[in-house]
Amino acid sequence: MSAVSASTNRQRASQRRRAPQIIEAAAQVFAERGFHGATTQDIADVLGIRQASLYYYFSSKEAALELVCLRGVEGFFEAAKAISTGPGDARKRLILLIESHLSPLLDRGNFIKVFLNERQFLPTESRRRIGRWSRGLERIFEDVIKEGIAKGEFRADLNVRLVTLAILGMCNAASSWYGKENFSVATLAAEFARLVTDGVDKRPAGRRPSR
Amino acid sequence: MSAVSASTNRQRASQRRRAPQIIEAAAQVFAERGFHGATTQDIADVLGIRQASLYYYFSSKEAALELVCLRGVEGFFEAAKAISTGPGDARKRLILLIESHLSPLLDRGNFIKVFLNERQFLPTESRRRIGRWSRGLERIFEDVIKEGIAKGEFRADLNVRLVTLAILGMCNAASSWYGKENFSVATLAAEFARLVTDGVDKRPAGRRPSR
DNA sequence: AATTCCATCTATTGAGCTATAGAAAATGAG
DNA sequence: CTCATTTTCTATAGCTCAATAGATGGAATT
Repeated sequence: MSAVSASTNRQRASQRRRAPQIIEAAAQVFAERGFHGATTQDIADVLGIRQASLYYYFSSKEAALELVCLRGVEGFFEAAKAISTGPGDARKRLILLIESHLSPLLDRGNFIKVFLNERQFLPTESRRRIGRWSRGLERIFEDVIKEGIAKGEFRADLNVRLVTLAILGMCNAASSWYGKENFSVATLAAEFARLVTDGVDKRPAGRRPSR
Repeated sequence: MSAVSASTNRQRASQRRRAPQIIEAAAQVFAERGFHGATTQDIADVLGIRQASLYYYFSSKEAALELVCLRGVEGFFEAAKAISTGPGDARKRLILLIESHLSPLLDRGNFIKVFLNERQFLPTESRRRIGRWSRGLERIFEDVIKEGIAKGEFRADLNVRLVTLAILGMCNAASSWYGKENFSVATLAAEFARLVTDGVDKRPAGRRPSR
């Protein structure tokens, strides 16, 4: 390997030292003000450095958005896939899917918020890539719901697509108020899962399917 | 009445002639690109007029956002209030609340989308006003749910606040995909209402409370 | 026909923003 | 302590955009 590429490698490694903080600041600012409402100056202010210094870490504001969105989605698909192909009946797996979809709110709230609200402003190619990713995740939910219907665990008259969109909408909305409301992710996940499986209606005791 | 105020009245009346189209165009553009991503030039292009001509109809871009948001929320509260104080058991009224919350998607989708996603960029005062309005609407849902619990229609272990946020999140999310997905508002409302009351779980026939 | 009013236009100002160039400071290895 | 490399800085170019000022032409009013 030539001296040039050795130097390049070293450079990348050191950039990575502070890079996480930079992206975190970008996530925070994009989450608060939106991509177009945020300025690179705002990001620099959070870090206590000069606006132009940011360009040592990313080549454009759009590139920063891309990095934030990538961390926003990272892991979701893999975790969901593992659950959907894992053990348990469809009902149990749907509950796990909901919990797993909510849990990253805890430590990556800003990234997820930015992904949900600002991904539309990504450059065409990465927007498409993330679109495909997103449809893949929906597909996982749909498949588990279909299986639940086929096995007689879920109502046969469910509209699979609509139920999926309802569940994801419900979960994703949490990113907008989680932190303002006083709920732990665990409480949130438990309540949402129970709502999805059982609904709000009370029904005679001892008549629910065993869990 | 003086000549001056007669003239003022006439002016206002004529402004109103085209004003609805102007606001509609603003709603469309804000919905597509977001408030900060949209330019006044974009709005003018939709209307086929010059950018500066818009300022005959509103005094600033922010003022345009305010007009769009106002039309976005208009009617929601009144309709919900009427339902919550109207006839029927809590269950029936909750279903009506969901339907009523979804139905404006049909003819005011862009306004609602802008209200949901861009209201954070309103000037302080109107943002606060809309915040109070919003909490009022949540309160209506919460009260109906509480009543349902008190009367034994709903599960006693419901977390009222979380269930409210879940329902509203689910409904509001529809604004982002309604139009891309092939569902009528009626189908949507029926499926969402059923999901909220009954959940996805199948349970033995003939054991559900009568409706 | 003259006058007033409405709606839109042209032209422009001034502010704010992204991104680049190149200098300077900090870091760290030998 | 020296030198190479990494990181941050200053300065600014170049662009886009919201908003204002004042002109214009057509419609309505008298």
